[in-house]
Amino acid sequence: MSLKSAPKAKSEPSQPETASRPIALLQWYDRHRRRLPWRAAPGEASDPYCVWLSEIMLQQTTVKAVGPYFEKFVARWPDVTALGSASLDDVLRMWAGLGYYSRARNLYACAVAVTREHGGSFPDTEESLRALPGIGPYTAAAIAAIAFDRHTMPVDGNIERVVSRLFAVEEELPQAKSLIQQLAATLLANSRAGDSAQALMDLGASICTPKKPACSLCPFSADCTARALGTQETFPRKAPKKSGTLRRGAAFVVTRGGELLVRSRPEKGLLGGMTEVPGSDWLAGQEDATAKGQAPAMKGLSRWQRKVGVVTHVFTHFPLELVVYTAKAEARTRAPEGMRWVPIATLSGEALPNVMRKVIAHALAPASGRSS
DNA sequence: GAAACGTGGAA
DNA sequence: TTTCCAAGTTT
Repeated sequence: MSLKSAPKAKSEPSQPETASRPIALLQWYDRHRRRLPWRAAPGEASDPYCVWLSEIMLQQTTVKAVGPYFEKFVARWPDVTALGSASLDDVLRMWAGLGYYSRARNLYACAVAVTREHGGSFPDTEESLRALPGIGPYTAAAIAAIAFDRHTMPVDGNIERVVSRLFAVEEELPQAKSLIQQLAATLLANSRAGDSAQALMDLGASICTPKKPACSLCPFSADCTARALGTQETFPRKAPKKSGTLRRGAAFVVTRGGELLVRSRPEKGLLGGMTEVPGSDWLAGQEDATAKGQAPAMKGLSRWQRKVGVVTHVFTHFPLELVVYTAKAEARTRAPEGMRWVPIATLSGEALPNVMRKVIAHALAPASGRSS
């Protein structure tokens, strides 16, 4: 640790000691840091692979959701080279359920690039990291700071919140990003850049929360402009986001004994490359009849049974409502072009996004009602 | 710069 | 129930 000796505390007026913020932050961190599966123990060196893998998984995703996925990945692929030698399908299957599936493709592409172009070791500068797939400005800075102790401050949603409150930044996001970046950099200690960043993230996650921040426990409590104003919860400023129009569609669940008819979605776009049951387009204002018209044309099929109720799912940019039709296929019925049969028993290992798991659960459940 | 891109949990 | 959001990146 390179903490300076405590500032002479004598009869200083209680003016914030700006220069000591990074020190106060690290002191708080040393007492209150979270234990996380991907985090090195105090004094231990970080594993760049673990740092990278966790950072990718944590993009727009909660610590709680990431935990099991991180453990699964590390157990199966202990290092970048192992991951780079896997198949994309295996990676997508392991990622299924975590969301934002382009991350899984980029994760794999990045592992391949590190393996083949960097000899299996992550590059250690922000710029070279930034050039890798799936690594943007935040993640490049985070890896550089946490794994390689580079003097840089990554700015994520937590840090935006802490900093915008500490300095009462009135400008709205995302326009305020540049200003917040500059202000956040003033909180970097001369050494321990990675700890400075993680300290700010922990502070944002556990103390300086979006709602009801625990200001009394904050190392910056006496120093925080928003807190002094009593306006903590109003930061960061941002424009309200719009919800998106409801889209409707139909899903077709065809079984052949203990097997289910599935196909893969196009590699680009929503749920790219993931497995799905055949279905109609998902369109705003679409009628059920229109959607049903897009059922797969197959011989040897029973009548379509419309399941009572609908499956609803909410994506980031639109809500979706799916009606579900089921049908049974005779033994040895061929799967239509581009589709395949998979055993229902092995569905848990498929690259099925959660919306499709809902559809299948709804279709296979005894007649009842809705599903959410 | 705006829009696309998943999911589940908390208030 | 509804709204907001969680360690952002890509196009």
